[in-house]
Amino acid sequence: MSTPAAAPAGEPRREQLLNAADRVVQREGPGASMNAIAAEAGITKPILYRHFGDRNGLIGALTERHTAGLLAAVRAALSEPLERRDQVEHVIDTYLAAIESRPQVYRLLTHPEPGDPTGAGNALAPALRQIAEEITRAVQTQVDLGADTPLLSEAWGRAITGMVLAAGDWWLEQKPCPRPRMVQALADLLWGRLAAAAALPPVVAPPAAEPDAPEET
Amino acid sequence: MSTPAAAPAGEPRREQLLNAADRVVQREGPGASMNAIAAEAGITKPILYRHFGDRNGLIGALTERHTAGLLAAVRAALSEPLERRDQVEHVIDTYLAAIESRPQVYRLLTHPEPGDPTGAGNALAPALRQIAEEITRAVQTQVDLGADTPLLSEAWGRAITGMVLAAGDWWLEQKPCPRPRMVQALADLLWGRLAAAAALPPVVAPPAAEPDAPEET
DNA sequence: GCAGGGTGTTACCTCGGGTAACATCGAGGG
DNA sequence: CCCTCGATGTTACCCGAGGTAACACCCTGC
Repeated sequence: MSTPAAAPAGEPRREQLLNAADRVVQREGPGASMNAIAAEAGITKPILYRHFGDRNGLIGALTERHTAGLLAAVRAALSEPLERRDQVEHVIDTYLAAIESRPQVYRLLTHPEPGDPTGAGNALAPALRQIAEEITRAVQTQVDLGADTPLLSEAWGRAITGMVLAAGDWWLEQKPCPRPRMVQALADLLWGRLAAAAALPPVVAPPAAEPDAPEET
Repeated sequence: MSTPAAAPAGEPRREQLLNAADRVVQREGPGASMNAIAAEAGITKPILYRHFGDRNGLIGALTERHTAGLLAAVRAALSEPLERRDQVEHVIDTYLAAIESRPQVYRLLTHPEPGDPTGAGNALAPALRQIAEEITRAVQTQVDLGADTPLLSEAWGRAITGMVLAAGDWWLEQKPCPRPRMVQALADLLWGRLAAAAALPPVVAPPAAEPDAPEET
């Protein structure tokens, strides 16, 4: 139609394919086959490969779409001028809200196919690596950690990301509590509530009259 | 030989196959093919399938072996009568030491093949789920969290596991610091150092005389 | 009218998980 | 002594999924 030369403002066909892929992933989860995606789009495999090169290309493109939204939301949450505790809660809540709204899609973002023996075995998918980097940057610019800043901000970026990932995954599956409470629980952990809580009395020596077989292993 | 009836004290053949699989995984990482493992054992595929059913069975058996050691180490660290901070550091150090000693094997433990659409998309591999459960139990029995205990202990078990997993993976790849320092960094995070640290002054409006192109995105 | 690029197809290759069917060998038991 | 049984082993195959080659179509624009 009006597309005069190269690609003025977006390629609708490619978008259309991504939409189809999106639908399939939403329905079948990651690991959906290329055949399935092609079928959903009403076409056959080679077209997909022409557009995206290989499966990684497709998944990558699909991922990038959603990553953009998630990353933007997290970034926004990270740069809001809130009290630190409120900010942390806001960031966690943003992430949990995202994975709650479209679980399959965010599973795709967060649990990539491992078949990538090139680099190494990153625990964090690209999308999460970017989030970790955002957190790192936020810590660097907002928190005074003295000479430890470079190391701690990087380590903590990964650590916090992994923490929220694992806890979020569990929460998503079990839904043991409403979201705000989960946010509280995680923020509490970061706020040293584990460190500060009182100790329970150690289990006293078992009553002498009950010879429970003590498992050793 | 002396094996009179069924399986007196262990089937050496099966062990042998697992040893071969271990070697291959150690060399090629997870995702090693069944053919490769069979070849390493000097046999062919069907034998592997007779012994282990399918790939999951093999990997599962292989995993269980190493899991036992890691889990026992973590459990031991969790039940030592240390000051809480020392205990947490000890547990983290135990985990990091393990992944450091045989990275490929522990990658196998910690980054399972995802092709498991049955249950759901657990972020944590079985071995790590078990560790998370140990942490949960330890928190439940050692820390007084009042009425929040059931939720917090479970959530924190997953959260801490995920945190150490992600941070450990990064550390293993980058080796940005010696292990004890990494342990410190993670324990500090759990001890609320992020929460307690002073704030850096917010970035003041850029000096008017320097029109640096402000990236918006 | 014809060149060229995007869209589409069928048919094929490769590789990895998984299986069927057949061969072998040593240990008992009639 | 032979024969069965169970474990070990093999070759040869099936299937599904990623990936590719070669060919067909249609529309645009010189």
